[in-house]
Amino acid sequence: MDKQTVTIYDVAREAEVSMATVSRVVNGNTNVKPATRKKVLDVIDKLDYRPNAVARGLASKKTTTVGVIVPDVTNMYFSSLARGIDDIAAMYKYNIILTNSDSDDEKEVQVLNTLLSKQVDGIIFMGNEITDQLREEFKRTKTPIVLAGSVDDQNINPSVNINYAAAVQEEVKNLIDRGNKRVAFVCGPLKYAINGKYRLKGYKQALKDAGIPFDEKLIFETDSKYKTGTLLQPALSSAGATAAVATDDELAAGIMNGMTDAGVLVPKNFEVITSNDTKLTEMVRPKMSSITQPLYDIGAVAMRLLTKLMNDEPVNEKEVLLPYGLMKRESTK
Amino acid sequence: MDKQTVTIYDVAREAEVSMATVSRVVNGNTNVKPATRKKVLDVIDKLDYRPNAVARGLASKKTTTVGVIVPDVTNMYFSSLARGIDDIAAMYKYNIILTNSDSDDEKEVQVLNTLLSKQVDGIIFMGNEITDQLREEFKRTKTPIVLAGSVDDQNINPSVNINYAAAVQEEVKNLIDRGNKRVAFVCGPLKYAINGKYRLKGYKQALKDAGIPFDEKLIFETDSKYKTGTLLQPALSSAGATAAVATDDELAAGIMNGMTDAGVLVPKNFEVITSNDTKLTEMVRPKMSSITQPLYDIGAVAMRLLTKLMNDEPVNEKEVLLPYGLMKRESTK
DNA sequence: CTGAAAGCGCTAACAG
DNA sequence: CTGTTAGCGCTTTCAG
Repeated sequence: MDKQTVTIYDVAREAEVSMATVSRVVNGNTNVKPATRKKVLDVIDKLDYRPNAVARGLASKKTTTVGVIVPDVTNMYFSSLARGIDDIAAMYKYNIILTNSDSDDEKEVQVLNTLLSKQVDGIIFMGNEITDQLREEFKRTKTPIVLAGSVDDQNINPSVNINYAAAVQEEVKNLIDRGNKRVAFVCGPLKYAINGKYRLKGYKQALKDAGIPFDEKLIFETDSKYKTGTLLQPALSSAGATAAVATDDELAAGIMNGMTDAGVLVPKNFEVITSNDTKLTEMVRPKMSSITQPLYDIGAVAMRLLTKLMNDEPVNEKEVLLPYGLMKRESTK
Repeated sequence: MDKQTVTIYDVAREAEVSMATVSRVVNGNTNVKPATRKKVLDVIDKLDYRPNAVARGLASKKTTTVGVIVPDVTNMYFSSLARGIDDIAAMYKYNIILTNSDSDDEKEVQVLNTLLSKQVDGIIFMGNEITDQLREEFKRTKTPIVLAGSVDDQNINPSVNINYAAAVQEEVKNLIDRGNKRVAFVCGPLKYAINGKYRLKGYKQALKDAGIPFDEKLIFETDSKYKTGTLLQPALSSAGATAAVATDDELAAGIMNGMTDAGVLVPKNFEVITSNDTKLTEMVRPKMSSITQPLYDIGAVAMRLLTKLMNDEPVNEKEVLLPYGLMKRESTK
């Protein structure tokens, strides 16, 4: 299967120079006389020569491709991050190998290893949980790995996130300030640090600050799916909740629709606020109030950080926290 | 930057065999005595040897990675396809290099070339339009390329789609049968064959079958964006449309919300039906009726087709049309 | 069933 | 400014 027949050797011969010279002009090395450069360029054009990146990768030990591990591209939160990553990657002439892990621990380590075997220059990991095994794998390799929109409670790898705890704390505080005594916390699996450790912490802190006792019954641990949200109304109502903060937009949309369908008016009788500010927040009715996260930027900054790491450039911040905000729309009073 | 230090040579020496033998066990070649196989495997495990896929790619001329070109992963239509592609790719041990083209002609050919230079074994292209230049590039390479959810009116490359014309025709017919005399066709750019050629054809045919004259004023050419949809109500209303078929779910959601916000009841006073059946259709209110497309499957089938092409296996169908359906939800009567 | 040897196409010293 | 020469790590005949 001769995908490509013309090699650097062909153009060298045709241009009557050495392959080293061809290599130099291809790589933009300045130490080439303009005349020979032109000659080589002409031959390259004439022969339609296209450098073989695989050979180049083998010789130079750089592939200009980075691996991206993501739970599911189909989820707008992650696809937004992925878009930011790819754009910056393209800007720096990298390509992305994108793999879906379904947050499956085994798949994650397996995929990490195939990425490593493909000699990617770096990896961006998005995932809900860094298991011990995964953390070990991370440590074993010298290939730089940065986490995007994903927290590791042991903070070993560089990462870019927002301050989830503070964001949740702030939104819960607002809810309480508006008179909600019973605010539900509807989240994804609590075993994920981002939920169980950070967001929940913010939730509890807000309660504490307001002198409201924590009530286990108001914590709803889910799978973050839209469908699940739609089914929550009975439980939420019987728990006496008058508001909910959800950790995922689809989940929040489900909650809201479930409420509305059951005749509970949002936000009049039940307020809901979500966490990711994907474009879904604008499409549902009422529009959802949300913590705003610079999703695209989280990906972009993570990729930018990775480029520095890959070039052994100094980085001043290994744990960057991007600013978040609170966007009031129609699902809160 | 020694990403990896242990090579096939190391394990060969340590296991006291030749590197050819190591290569054989790594590649599952059966011509190896069980005893030596075990010995080699043990050493591999002990040394934590991981084959270098780049070297392997150079030697074997196969990279087990395929390129995927997509307008924007952030769009649920495409991310759904991408997910199908990646799943099947993983099943066949391929990885995906994912690139966003923004439907930019130049970017598309440029990205195609970098993919080719990276020696991908195959490419899946998703895009709204195959320009002449792109078509030329497609022809020039021996690397198999299949189109997923994308039509080329010259049908040169293998592709997997649904019958867009028939689907639109059917949904417009239904709308007409329910008494709508003036059905708007709200689409993305008409220069894209999928819109201007296929879907519009179906629209016109339905009109013709019903003896309704075609009216230019009912064609709304847009950029397929949600926002654009929200702004369409005045134009739609003044054109006397009582229903609309939209070629994109986000666009349709925009139209619907725009109508609702203007006090036009959907579906009572205005019916809308969309085309992609992404999960968004279930999240908005009223839920959107839609042509159903097996999005995931389109990607999956395209990838499966590509695997056959990459292995020079015979394929009986180069242009596969997957079944579509019509899902009645709440935005139509 | 196993080994020797010749590349795959390119980069990177090292000379000159 | 340019050429020579080793490899990069692995697959793949070809022998035996």
